[in-house]
Formats: sequence, structure tokens, C-alpha cells
Amino acid sequence: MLNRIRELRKTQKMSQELLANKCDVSRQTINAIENNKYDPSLVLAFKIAAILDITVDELFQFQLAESKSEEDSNEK
Amino acid sequence: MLNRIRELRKTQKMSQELLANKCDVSRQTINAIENNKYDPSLVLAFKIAAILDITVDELFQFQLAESKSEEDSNEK
DNA sequence: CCTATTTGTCAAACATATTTTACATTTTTA
DNA sequence: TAAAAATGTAAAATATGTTTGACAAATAGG
Repeated sequence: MLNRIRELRKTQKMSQELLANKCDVSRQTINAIENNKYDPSLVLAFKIAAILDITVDELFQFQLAESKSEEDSNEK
Repeated sequence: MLNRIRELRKTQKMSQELLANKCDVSRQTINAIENNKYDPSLVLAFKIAAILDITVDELFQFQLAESKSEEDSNEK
């Protein structure tokens, strides 16, 4: 599940910390989500979308059949 | 966070079990979400929306400032 | 270049979501 | 009205999301 949080946050010249404050989560949470460590809860997804002035459907790119394996790019 | 899952599921004459199967979760998970015991994960929200042929934004009614207290109607 | 701000990361604790098994209750249908 | 199907619920176990504190690395601005 990819997202456009970083892109939109930067457009609005907002730091991870400011965005985190606005949606009442820790800075690390925003960082982890931007870096696809995990997906936000549904409530947090709605909060972020509201703050970035976009819909949840537009903010996240869901693709059916997302494999559960460690696919990221965890290697140095 | 309210949702229109039951409504749309019934429109499409689908049982909780069938919907659960289609999105690869247990029947109890669908039941709990319909009865607002907890919110689905973001991925599950997208899956359900896709199956019910609606957007996530339309399927869920998020209202800013959802109190975290036990507000439901847990009493007999 | 120096310094402040921002971002990345880690581990431990805690919170929430999901599964499984099992059974009771309600609703549908033959 | 009896049987079948659907729904509600509960407890324990597991998985996933979030916080806190701390520190290192990168980036931005004077």
C-alpha cells in the first residue's frame, strides 16, 4: 500500500513533526508510514487525508494482491 | 467511525461469511466491524470497499474528534 | 562552515486488529 | 414448526500499529 503523504506534505511545506502534531501521533509514526514500514490505522488515514486536503482513496494506492512477504528494500 | 458495510452487503445479498471469504478474513471480523467493535485495517477497508463497489471515503463516515472513551452502547 | 532543523532508526512497552474455537440466539426457508 | 442458515458473542493467542526516549545522519539556512 503506497501513499503520497511525503509528496503532499512537502508541497504544503510541513515537517513530519508538524503533520504528526496535527493528527495527534508521534513523529516516528508519520516517518514509518511515509517509508512504508507499516500502514496507518483507518482513523489515522482519514486524519492525514483531511489535513492534506485530499481523499483517502486518492492518498493511498491500494493494489489488490499485496504479497505479505518481506518485499521492501530492506537491504543496505 | 461508522460504516455502511451491512447496508451495502445486504443490497448485494451477501452473507457476512461470503464477504469475509471474499476479503480473506474471518466471519467474526466482518461481524465485529459491522457492529462497530473496532475499525478494520486500512488494507481491509480498501478490500471491502472494492468488493462492495464503493470508495473508502464513501463507505466510512469519519468524523474528526472521535472521543476515545467507551461511548458505544455497551450496556444491556 | 557552523548550527539548527529535519529525518531515519532502534528497542521496549503498550494498544488495537484479527484468528480460532466454540456455543447461543435470531432469521430464513422448506 | 422444525431444520438450516445466518448472526452475535467471548476468551485466548497472534499480528500489526503506535508511543516514548534516545541517538545518528542528512538537509537547510545564516
